[in-house]
Amino acid sequence: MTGTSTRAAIAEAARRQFQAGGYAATSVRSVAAEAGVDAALVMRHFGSKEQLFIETIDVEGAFEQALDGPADGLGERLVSLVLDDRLGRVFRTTYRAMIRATDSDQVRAHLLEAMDATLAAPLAARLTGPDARLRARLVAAQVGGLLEAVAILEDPVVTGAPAADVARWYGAAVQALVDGDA
Amino acid sequence: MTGTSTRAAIAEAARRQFQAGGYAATSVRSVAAEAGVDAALVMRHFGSKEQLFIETIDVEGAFEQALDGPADGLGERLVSLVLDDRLGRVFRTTYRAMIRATDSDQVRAHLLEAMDATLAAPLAARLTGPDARLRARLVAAQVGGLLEAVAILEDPVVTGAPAADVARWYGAAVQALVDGDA
DNA sequence: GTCTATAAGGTGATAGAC
DNA sequence: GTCTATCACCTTATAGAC
Repeated sequence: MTGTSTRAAIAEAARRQFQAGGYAATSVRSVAAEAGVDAALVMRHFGSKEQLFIETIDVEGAFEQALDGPADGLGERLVSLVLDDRLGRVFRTTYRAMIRATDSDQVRAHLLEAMDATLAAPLAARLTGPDARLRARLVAAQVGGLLEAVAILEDPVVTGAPAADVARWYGAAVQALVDGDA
Repeated sequence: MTGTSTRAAIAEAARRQFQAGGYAATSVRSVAAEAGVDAALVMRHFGSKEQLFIETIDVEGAFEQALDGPADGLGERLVSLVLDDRLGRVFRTTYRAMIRATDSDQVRAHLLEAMDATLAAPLAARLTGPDARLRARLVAAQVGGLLEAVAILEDPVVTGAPAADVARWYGAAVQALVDGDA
């Protein structure tokens, strides 16, 4: 096994286990075992479990699809994307793993930056009216709240409701911030 | 030291440490040390660290103050309460500790029920129009998203903005779900 | 680069004596 | 109720063979 493929095998096993079981439940040993290498190699390649997590987990480009298109209906598109069985699935498990690992300041900073880069910053550039930057971050907070409800707390009222209903109600609330209604 | 006062001393030390440092960073041994007892006693009294957390941490009555009063302006009152330096402080640290500990199914269920009992259920009883129960839970999701932004991710744009601005913008978005605008 | 072996220090939890 | 001793496990890290 060459160097890069060993590193890739570790990263792949880590990504899978972090998404499936979260940060705390995933051990360096179990990642090494799945990758077919020794635990010491994981440390050698990534330095620490924390760094392995940060370099492995990512949400890049998650919202591109919803951000494309007109400002009208953007709120509903964002909500629908998050709820979509197929498109939102990896993002939901990834977000859950990251939030639960925010005990670590590095993970917290990484998640904050990821949400900014993939959602708040591109959105802020599109918003008109006062406090565009703040409003974009508050939209990100709303999206985070929805992710929390469906992926972390698994609220049965929300997950059990028709996605179209959730998209209509929550989408309208998101749209209020997009439009700048206050 | 008698039985009940020992239990109370353990609970008090646990509550303080869980709020200050979160679930993972708090050890049964450190709680026992602060309470002036042996670590085994903590297990004897509470059964597990998980159970100690659940029985110790609580958010009861956190939103009563905002839920009182007219439906008009309720969104803004909720947001202001969460952001208030004094009134929202314990709730923010408690919520943060709980969210980060939702790896545990017991903690997850406890937090879900706490948010329902203190916010979603009393709110649902007041809402008029269709999907009242769902809308109340989505309001809870929005509040959770704001808590996440200020207490977990510590978004500098949100925490650095004037509380009145955040209350106006985010409050209006919450109010959209309270009023049933869709 | 790769791997084996091992160490230090911490964790939750349990058994059993007093 | 209280405490001592102990278990099995974890992460981080290092030394050294190949």
